[in-house]
Amino acid sequence: MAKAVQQRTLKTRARLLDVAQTLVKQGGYEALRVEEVVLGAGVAKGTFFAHFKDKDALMEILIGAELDACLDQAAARPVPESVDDVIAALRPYHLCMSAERYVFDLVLRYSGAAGIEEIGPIARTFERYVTLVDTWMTKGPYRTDVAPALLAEGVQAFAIQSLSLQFCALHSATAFEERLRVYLTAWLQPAASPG
Amino acid sequence: MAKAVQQRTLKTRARLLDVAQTLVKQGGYEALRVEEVVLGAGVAKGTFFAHFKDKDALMEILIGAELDACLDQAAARPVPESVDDVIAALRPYHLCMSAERYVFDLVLRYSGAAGIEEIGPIARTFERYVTLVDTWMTKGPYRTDVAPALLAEGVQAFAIQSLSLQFCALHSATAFEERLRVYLTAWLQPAASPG
DNA sequence: GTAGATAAGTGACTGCGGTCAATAATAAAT
DNA sequence: ATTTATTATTGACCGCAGTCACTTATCTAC
Repeated sequence: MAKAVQQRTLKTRARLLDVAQTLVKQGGYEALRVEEVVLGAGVAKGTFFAHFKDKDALMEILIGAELDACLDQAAARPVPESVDDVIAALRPYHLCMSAERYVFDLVLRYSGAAGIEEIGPIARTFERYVTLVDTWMTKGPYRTDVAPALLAEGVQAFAIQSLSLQFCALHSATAFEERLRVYLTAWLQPAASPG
Repeated sequence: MAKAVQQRTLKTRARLLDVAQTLVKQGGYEALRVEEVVLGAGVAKGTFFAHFKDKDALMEILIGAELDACLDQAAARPVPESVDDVIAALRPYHLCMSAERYVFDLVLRYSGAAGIEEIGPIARTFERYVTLVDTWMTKGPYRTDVAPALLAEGVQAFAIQSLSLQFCALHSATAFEERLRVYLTAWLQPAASPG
């Protein structure tokens, strides 16, 4: 049978990704047009969709890579030992995620996998986020009555909640972190007064 | 000066909403086309956009009304006295919100207000959700070390997290509620073991 | 080399949301 | 009733994502 994937394919795909990345750097994600990408890469429109299922698939790859780099940063730091440290370690990730309204919406849409077979780049970073926070949870002044993995999922849930509310009214980034701090303190360090 | 709003306007708007609702009942939200709505209402396409900022604005109204009805149901019940009761009371709301993938994404996108001036119908139901749960939090076997309003916001955050994960793999609705139960038990009834 | 098979690329076309300058309907003023 | 100002409606048009029947390049077999 014929060779499954040709050299040409990889070149074209790389060129498309490269052009897209450049355009995003210039004008942001929201302003990206498929037409501009194929123009810059010197291919026809149909070629784009032979390489990526749709525009969102390309976005997922670009944004997923950025988010992954943020997790690399977070993982490179010493294990955070307080709620504030956790927030600080995750700051790049949260900033990246909410840099553009368009990006935030897209990330949320793809944070759960699109399908069963297809777990995309963004969903993968979400998993990695939880895994990373999970490892932190065993080594800090946090509650021990529930599994660290559960705590980690809660951290993610509260981060999203805080970011959503940030977009609501005219709240600044500091408002986001202050809100998250309140949530995480209550979640990770309950003061032990059952009703 | 001329009368601000004409009779005609109300009629047209009502007709548009009516047709849209009927079409949604038939084919769901995702399949709704503006062109079909205006055809059914007997107006031109431009008229639609004179009445609604964009297609999403109409969706917000329709979905917001549905969600509001669910909160009416929840509010009509006796105050839930356990985590399971809370989940049961909120079941219609959560079901409605996740009935269609398209709806879930749209609800998330508009759950925080779109702008400062414009707090839409969906964002309003989110506020009402928190307010309602807030009132429940003071009358149950829940932790008292943090404000009930904060607990309520957490309930919402965990509900969204659970729903997001539900869409991920092939998880059923019962999986969603089981997951939410674990979250809420940990959130509302911490077993008091600080690290 | 040549023929046949498969993979890669093409670009005119479609679907659909959204726009806008022009037109019609309505209400208020005379 | 006629003019005038304002509001409502129109539909041709645009932007842009995504499609598909067709062409072109690349590989394998002989």
